Amino acid sequence: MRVPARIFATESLVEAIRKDQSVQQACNVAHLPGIVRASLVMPDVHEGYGFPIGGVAAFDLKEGIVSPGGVGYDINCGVRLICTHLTKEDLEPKLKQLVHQLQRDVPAGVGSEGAIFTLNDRDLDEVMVEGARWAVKRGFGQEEDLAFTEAGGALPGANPDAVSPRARERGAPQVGTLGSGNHFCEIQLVEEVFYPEAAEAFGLGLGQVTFMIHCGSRGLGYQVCDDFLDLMRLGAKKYGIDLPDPQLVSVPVNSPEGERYLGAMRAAANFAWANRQVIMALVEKAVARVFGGDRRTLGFRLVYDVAHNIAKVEEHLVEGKKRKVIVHRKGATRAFPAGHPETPAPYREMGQPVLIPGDMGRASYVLVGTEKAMAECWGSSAHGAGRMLSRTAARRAAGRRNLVKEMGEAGVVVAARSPKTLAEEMPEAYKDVSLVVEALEEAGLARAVAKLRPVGVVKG
DNA sequence: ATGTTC
Repeated sequence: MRVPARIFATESLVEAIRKDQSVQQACNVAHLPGIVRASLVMPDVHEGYGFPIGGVAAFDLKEGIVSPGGVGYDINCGVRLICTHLTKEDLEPKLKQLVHQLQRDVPAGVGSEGAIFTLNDRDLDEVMVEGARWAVKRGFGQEEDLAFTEAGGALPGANPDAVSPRARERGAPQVGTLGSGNHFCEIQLVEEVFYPEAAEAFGLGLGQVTFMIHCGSRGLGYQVCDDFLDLMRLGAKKYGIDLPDPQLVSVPVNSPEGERYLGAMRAAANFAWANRQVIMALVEKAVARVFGGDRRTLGFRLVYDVAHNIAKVEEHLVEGKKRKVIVHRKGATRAFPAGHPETPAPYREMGQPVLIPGDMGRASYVLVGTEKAMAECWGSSAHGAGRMLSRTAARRAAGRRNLVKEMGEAGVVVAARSPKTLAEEMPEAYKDVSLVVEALEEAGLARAVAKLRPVGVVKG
């Protein structure tokens, strides 16, 4: 190992972490050329393709590498949180109607398409360069949303020409679709506030209704990852990179292959931001249809949108000196502290919102980034609850249970297209997200702002 | 996560 692997977790979580290969994977990452400081592991870590999910690793721009496995298959999988002025009392009589309206308006499921229209090549190029701004230009949401989206909803340096025809073909009909697996659109209530000043700045008050969207770059990002894993299998050999695990395929970040991957990854990331921007507009339409009024009267506003599968060139302080590195966050959320120029102006005194979705039965959390996260983890934090059961184990454990009925009795209205997906995503399949939040706070990597309780869920 | 194995 060139650097240590560093695990941030509490004792109860370490027990879960030891059950899979995630620690070994974090150690493998520490072997890669140009890794700076440490291979970092967040408390919600679990096993992934090569790199663990819940891992953060930064590499030198000259001697370092870039690796598709360090970003993940779902490029710019991320979370978008929307607040409203609606209250628990407003919601109660209309909850079922709203869930069904959302299910009608937001396409979900494997291979889902048709939210807007199948994009032609020119439009798709624009989506991949402009990201969320493309959607706003086409009438999906407002200019103001962009300021509350990480990176303004588009990374510069996207190269649509590096995205294969097959990836384009898969992405063209999928802008504005949720997908499947752990992706969702939830109706939530602000159940607890831990840090009132930050909650107020973010627009989150007790009993308020929020909407959370969790999804990524759909088939387009998947195909980009797959294409470059293939291409880099040759590249790793060509550049003589020693890999402790073949799944860590990497090339020098400054090689033609590295540049090309980054161009394609940024294009896919921008596609994902456009996707979440369109979905937000579909949610807005559904909410307005059920409650009447418009964005302004509903207080419908973007709190924040974060990526949790991405690689970014960032400037950080290393041994007292400013240095640019390429930070791979795979199942890890950016968590910049107060005062950082990339934090939206209205939040600057608090820090960047960190959105951590939990399972559909328990809770999701809003936290805020800290100086310690910046100093020790490249401004990063955890991204979710972390699986406890594999998809197969979860399906087996669910057996013939009627999860829609069970969730309903527990106060959560669920509309899922696939019972199989629902079984894989049942609450028991996940660790308690509260334990992850507790570990983050104890480690000082984020500060809890508010707890959100799901009351309506739309899934693929 | 993924037109869930071109």
